[in-house]
Amino acid sequence: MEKQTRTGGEATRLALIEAAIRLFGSQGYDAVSTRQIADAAEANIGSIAYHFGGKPGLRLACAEYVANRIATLAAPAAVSSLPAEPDAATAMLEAAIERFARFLVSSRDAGTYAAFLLREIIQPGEVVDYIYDTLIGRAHKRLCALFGVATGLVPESPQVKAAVFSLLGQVLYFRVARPVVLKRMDWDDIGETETDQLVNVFRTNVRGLIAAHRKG
Amino acid sequence: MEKQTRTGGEATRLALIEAAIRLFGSQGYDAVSTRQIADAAEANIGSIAYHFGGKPGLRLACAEYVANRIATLAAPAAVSSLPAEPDAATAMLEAAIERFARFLVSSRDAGTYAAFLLREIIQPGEVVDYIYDTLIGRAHKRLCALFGVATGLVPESPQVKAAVFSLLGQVLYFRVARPVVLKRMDWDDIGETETDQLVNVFRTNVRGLIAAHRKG
DNA sequence: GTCTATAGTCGGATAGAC
DNA sequence: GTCTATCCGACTATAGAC
Repeated sequence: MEKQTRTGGEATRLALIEAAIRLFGSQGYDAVSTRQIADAAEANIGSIAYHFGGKPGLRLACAEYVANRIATLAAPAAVSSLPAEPDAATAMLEAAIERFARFLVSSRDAGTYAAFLLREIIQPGEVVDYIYDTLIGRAHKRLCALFGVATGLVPESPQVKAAVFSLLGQVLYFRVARPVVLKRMDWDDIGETETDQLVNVFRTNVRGLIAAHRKG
Repeated sequence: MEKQTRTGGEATRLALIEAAIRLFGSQGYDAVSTRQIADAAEANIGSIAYHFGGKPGLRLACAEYVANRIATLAAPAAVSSLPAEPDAATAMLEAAIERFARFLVSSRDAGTYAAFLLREIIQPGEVVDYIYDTLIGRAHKRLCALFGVATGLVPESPQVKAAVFSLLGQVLYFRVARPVVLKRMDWDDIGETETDQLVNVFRTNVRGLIAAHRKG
């Protein structure tokens, strides 16, 4: 892969991917036309065929791009080693959920990426496989390990796996059903204040879940 | 509205709606063609224009149908009055979440309806407004009331609203991200056994959340 | 109410000039 | 690598026979 990030082909390639992620995320793959994408990227229609072979190729390129971006942003979290003490594990889980929540709910880029990923995750496909292998699977496994230490349960047991999905799911909900949440909360937007409120609830939830599942 | 549920127009009308819900839910509104729907309903293409004016009209009719069906199915739950004791409220919350989970995860019809609703909820639109007003808003409010009794918190406070969304969100996750869950759990499907396992986790989660949020 | 034929639109892909 | 012109296919919607 030759590098020429500034000018020429690579620039329009990126512009196309970023425009496509935004449009696919907000309207869905089928609802977006290649012309729309080219316009938004200020590129030519032909360039999509040139760079990606066609619309499906562009979709895959978007998935790779998003997966890499998120992996990069989330990388620091994956490095640290597993603690031995339940309290330490609980604290790390809380912190992880907070990071996830802040990333998902308030970061602007993340909103775009999340919308794109969500659309893909809803139904099976090769994009989902790719994302699962590079992102979700690993992250979930690591959180299960933490949950195992925190509760004394077997990390790879169905119970732990499901509980961890519950923790992630509640956070995701506020992104998926954002319109509904805003309406019910009487919020115009989820800004700093609102995010802090939500994070507090999530943290309490994490502690509650761990306590409820704890062995003995 | 004239009734002739057995034969003629009303029958094909229903067939069209039911086929459309299934297809819209699994593939998305834009990805489905009116021909596909007509074929699946064993009806003629022209009948869509006749009964609903066009594809958008059919979409709205689907939303109304789903909202009414779910409202009917969930009606028994909404009748009972508010308990005074925290323990009773907790038990009712647990039961409500279990009902919701069984409905959402295992019931076949619900799976279809849920998939359709999810697609609509992701992005704002008049369908979402309708569904919020007839379904989600009321149900959420009632659950908040129960949560308030169970914890001693103010039912309409942001904290309670968010906590209740968390409870619902975790359940919804297993529907939204079903492909991911199946992969990670190493399940082929979410049958009776699997649903029971999940319900147990949800029940534990409810108790944990209430305990963690409880005042004093 | 049902069905067919057709008009009109739009989208993806391609070929080829630059 | 970029851009234009164009083809082909698929779709929705409409009009009208039955």
